[in-house]
Amino acid sequence: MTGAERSLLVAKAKALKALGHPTRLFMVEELSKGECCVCSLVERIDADFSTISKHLSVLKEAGLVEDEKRGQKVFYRLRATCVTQFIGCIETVIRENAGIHARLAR
Amino acid sequence: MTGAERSLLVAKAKALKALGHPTRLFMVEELSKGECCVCSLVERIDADFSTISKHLSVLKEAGLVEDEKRGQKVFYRLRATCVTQFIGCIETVIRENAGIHARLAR
DNA sequence: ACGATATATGGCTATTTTGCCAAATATGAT
DNA sequence: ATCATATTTGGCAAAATAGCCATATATCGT
Repeated sequence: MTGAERSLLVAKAKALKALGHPTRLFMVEELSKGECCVCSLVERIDADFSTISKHLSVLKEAGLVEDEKRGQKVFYRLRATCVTQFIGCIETVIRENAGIHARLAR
Repeated sequence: MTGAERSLLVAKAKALKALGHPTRLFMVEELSKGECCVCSLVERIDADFSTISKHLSVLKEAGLVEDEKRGQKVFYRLRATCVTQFIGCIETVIRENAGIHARLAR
């Protein structure tokens, strides 16, 4: 594997890892409906606002979202709409596993 | 969010998290070319075989791969071919980030 | 039965991740 | 200027993860 291939692999893994947390995945799903400010996510998620802010920075570092400050608020939006599609793919996989769903949710 | 929605979210995050490691992502990419035995992956990956075995069990627990023992060997294969597609999606996202690629690979 | 091969698992340590609190920063309102 | 609101960042402790070694287990060949 070349250095460039390795870098790409690591970057892809980083993006997938960023999606691999229930709270961050939820955020991405919410953002897929349209941009929103941090404060709006704080209302929808039961966690400290500092925790939410850190989760957003993980998504940003992974290249999945971008932010824009407008006034006091910072708005986040998905950089990659295809992310929504592959979350759907994962969902299909999970649902196909219906029989062992309980185990997977553990 | 209902309990079922929450379970689905957690299961999806678990699958994405499983993909969020360079070695496991590489394994999945290799498996997308066709099933193969653990011993074959051991040859392609520079890590202890016990480490490789554990990574495979993570993928299996997440519902992404299935295994079948044939003789001494255990063969693994992708349960979800769509996984390949969304890895392509992620790759597109990463490549779009070309300008900040170096930062993402860190 | 015995030794070799293939894989999984237990145990351990080092590293990373999470999530809360407190503090810092920036913007808007009065 | 002062204060409230919105967000980020530093710091810390608990929990989870990664990876190696040693060990256990199963299968094959002799």
